[in-house]
Amino acid sequence: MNTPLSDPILKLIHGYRRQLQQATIDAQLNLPASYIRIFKCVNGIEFCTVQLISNRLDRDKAQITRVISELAQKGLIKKHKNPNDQRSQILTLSSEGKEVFKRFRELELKSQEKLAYGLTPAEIESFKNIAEKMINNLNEL
Amino acid sequence: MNTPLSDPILKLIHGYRRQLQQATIDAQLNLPASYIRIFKCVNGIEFCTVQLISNRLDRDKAQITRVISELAQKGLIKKHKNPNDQRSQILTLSSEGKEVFKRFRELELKSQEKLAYGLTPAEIESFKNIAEKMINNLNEL
DNA sequence: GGCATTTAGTTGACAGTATCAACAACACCT
DNA sequence: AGGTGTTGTTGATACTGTCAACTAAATGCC
Repeated sequence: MNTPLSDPILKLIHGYRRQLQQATIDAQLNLPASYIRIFKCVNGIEFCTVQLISNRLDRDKAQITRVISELAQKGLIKKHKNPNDQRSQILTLSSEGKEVFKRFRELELKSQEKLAYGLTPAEIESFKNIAEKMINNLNEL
Repeated sequence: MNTPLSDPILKLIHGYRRQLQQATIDAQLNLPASYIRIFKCVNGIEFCTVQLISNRLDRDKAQITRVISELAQKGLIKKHKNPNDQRSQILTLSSEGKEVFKRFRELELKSQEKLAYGLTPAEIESFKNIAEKMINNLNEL
């Protein structure tokens, strides 16, 4: 209670980002490590749109648009017309995009293994639960 | 184990940063929220230098230099000659700097209270311990 | 149908953060 | 004295986060 909570959190994210970033560099995956969350959304959300990603990740849609455009330009993501709404576009991974995503996920898994080394499944579960509670606190209060 | 660990961590940091950022804006403390860690170092490290902060926070010394210069220019930090080494400078908080740091810390505490709302001390302790282990994993492996 | 309001996506601008390379001044060691 | 390493600094560049303004289309109301 008296020792700060923020320092470990900040250190953790800082270290984790660097770890994943380094892994993508080592793997010559020429993309920022953060893009994996975008891939996850496009892969996992049915009839995915920029807006849905923005909601899911709680990030500015302007930024999402730029990332999506870049990935579309690289041929990793395809934009499809949405028959129900001429404004929006349905996003999907191209076959190449799926391939990249697969490699991305392997790097992420490796990073997580490193992160969780020596921890029991119960500890990991507990950590995730507490983190979720904290996230909810931030969103709700 | 099968569910990802990275998402809660990324969400958590994202939310926490925003929370602290918003608090500093509300308090009209015209500084980026991240600067509090710099203040902590200058306040807490005896005979503090740019290099020591860089080591402590594991951040690029170029960036630290820029932040310190900005804070010195605002009169919050003072640079003193180091009699033992003409290259380096001993950093201290000015009285105004101490005042700002005090306000900063209050904002941080409030943010942490919000974060930890509804969690038991044991949970918080456990969370910190696990986070520390993860940080060590990243640094050592 | 016509019109105000919302919404989806885009673009521009700008602050903040991270990283790397190069450099001058100084310290250290032999 | 001279080679080597260190401290702080600057420049360059990429990534991240946020806000404002704008378009085109959808929606709701009259």
